[in-house]
Amino acid sequence: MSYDILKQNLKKHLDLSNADLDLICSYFKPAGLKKKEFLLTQGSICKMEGFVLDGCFRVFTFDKKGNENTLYFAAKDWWLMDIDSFMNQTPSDLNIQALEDSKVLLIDRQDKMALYESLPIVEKLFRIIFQKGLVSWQRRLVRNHSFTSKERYFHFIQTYPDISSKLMDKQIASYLGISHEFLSKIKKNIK
Amino acid sequence: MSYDILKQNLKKHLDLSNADLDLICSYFKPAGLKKKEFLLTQGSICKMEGFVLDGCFRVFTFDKKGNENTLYFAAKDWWLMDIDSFMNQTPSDLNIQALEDSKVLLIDRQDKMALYESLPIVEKLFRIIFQKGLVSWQRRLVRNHSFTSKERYFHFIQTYPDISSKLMDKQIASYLGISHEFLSKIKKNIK
DNA sequence: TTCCCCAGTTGAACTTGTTCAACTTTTTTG
DNA sequence: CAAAAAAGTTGAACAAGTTCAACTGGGGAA
Repeated sequence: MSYDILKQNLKKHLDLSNADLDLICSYFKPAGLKKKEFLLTQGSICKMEGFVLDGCFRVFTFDKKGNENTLYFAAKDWWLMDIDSFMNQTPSDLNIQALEDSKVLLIDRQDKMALYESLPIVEKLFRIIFQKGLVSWQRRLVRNHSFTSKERYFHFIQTYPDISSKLMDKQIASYLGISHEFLSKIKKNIK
Repeated sequence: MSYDILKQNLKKHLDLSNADLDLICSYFKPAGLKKKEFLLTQGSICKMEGFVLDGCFRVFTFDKKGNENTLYFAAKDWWLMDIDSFMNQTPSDLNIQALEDSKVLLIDRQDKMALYESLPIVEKLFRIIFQKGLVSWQRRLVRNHSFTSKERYFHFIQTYPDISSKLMDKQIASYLGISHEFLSKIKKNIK
């Protein structure tokens, strides 16, 4: 059953009863995306929050200079969202694109709100999820400041071997915040 | 009454009754810190989560190379915490130091947990606070990747004129992720 | 299968930012 | 107030990273 991955994910954060897990899952609808298809494009309003069952996504933004900037990748067992656009129904700064044929569970804003209302423990659940997320964004910023590009590259491929093996160097470079040419030179330097 | 600043802050995030606000406030204890005093030092366990009433703090970490890395500054109306160390009672990576004589409201872990228990709406409140926090950390990362140092400097002093005017250039540089010599050159270049 | 496109590589010139050291200015403290 | 310490400035040499352009090679689509 595909909801098991979601249930396992939720249980990592908080001890939930089976009844609660079932109720939470009932709000999420399965969907499939083809390679290169977008779940969200910059400028539009984020309708859906997602959880990845299979495949891989890239969350990125185009800055003023037209450069792509990758915020994160989301493979199996990762959450996928533009919190800001989803919660406030404002135009999104982000693009979310499938890097391969993928399966997700989606919940729209109305259902997310209904879920918060109907099951207060979900507030705690997402309080914890966002709390952990915040910590990892803080850590990433510190790494960006204190590590060299080479160190960041190794940290990334060692921390996420499963994800990084699916990615093109161009995409990894845009995650690390360096040009793909320079990443190529980093890799050459190693050998 | 000093709790008013906290109440105003909480109301920005969520519409709370006066009774709820009073109950929340009752868990927070006022404290004062002298300039240069530490609320938390790297390696120790974070006992307290704080809300700044007056003064200014710097949250920073020493990396492996011994360089200081500033995560953020917290002046009046800002939250002050090492979420990771506070929640998991693990040794902290962060230092929190008063940059001037300051006043804060503090809550310890036991009371925070008790507050979550006794008033479920506090879960929603911090779900929203952390959610917003996460968004601003994401945005900061994108700025770090897409802005030049000069642009980041201007963004910072324009976004936080009140805070940046209190800071030494050395501290601003460590927030921006550049050397203080280079910041000096950026400023020279402007004139 | 062929063609073409796109990812990746490489080099050269350039820009951005660092490091170190010397110096000036401001702040702290005895 | 004087001395010392810390903050800021500047220059020169260096390292890190970008940009542009040319080339290589592999995978997907017709």
